[in-house]
Amino acid sequence: MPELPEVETVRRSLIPRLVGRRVASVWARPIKLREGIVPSEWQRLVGMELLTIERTGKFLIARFERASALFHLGMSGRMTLAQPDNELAPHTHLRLGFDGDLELRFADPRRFGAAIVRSPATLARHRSLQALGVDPLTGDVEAALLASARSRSPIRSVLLDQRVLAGLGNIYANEALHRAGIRPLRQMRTVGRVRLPALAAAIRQVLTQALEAGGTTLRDGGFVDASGKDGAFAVQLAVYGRDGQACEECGATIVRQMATGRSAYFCPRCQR
DNA sequence: AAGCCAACCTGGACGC
DNA sequence: TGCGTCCAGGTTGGCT
Repeated sequence: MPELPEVETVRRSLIPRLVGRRVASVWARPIKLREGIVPSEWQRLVGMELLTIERTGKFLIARFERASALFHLGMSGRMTLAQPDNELAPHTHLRLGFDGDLELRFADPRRFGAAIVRSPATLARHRSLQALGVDPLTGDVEAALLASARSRSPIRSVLLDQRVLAGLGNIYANEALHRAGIRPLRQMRTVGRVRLPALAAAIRQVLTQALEAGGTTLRDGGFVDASGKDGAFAVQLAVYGRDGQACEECGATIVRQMATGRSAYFCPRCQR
């Protein structure tokens, strides 16, 4: 579900309603996610004030007074705000009750997500955070691409590699490559270095526009922000999920091709 | 040692 | 209606 624009949308919708509030209660299921939920970790948060919520790549970090919580939404994770007596969505694994009768809920049907609590120092040393590359909203995308210019992998795989750029997923990698006129499965090293600045610009542009639209919701049950609202960017997708349809740029038929276990979408005429 | 690929899960869409 | 198959927005560990 969530790539950078969706995670950032969640962050922005949580902050105004949660920051400055204190944790009043914790309800946590000891369930195995990518990193399992350990209820006793979460109980430590009771009484602590939420100071900030940060994002790096697709991770959210909620900073409390003496502990930090790391969230990853995997493919199907949702973080929503609710009243304590509201009906519980299926696969809700964690509920943080805040003062003011507001509850943060984490649900994740496919269980590829993560939700852990650590001391700030320990969390900073966490494996998955250490390995992260440049955040495309704040870092130098062009430099990150140039540093990977000699890779023998398909260029889409490079864009999906969180050690290079932290935040792109399959939707926006395909969309950025369409905007830049580059085929997703083409070897990175065969793409001329002169084309990389345009690709960097396309990446920043598509992420920024998706964020302005509140992210991409592909179908019912997909991504929602903290209030349960859908993202509006799906109508602006040029290639993702549009195989068989005409390219808006040139009219050629958009192709879907399976590679590295995931669908690549591209226009065979405007992408080379 | 870089680069594939299966594995981890559940659910929805589709075909018969 | 029901059952089987395929596919899904991500990451990682193990293999070559």
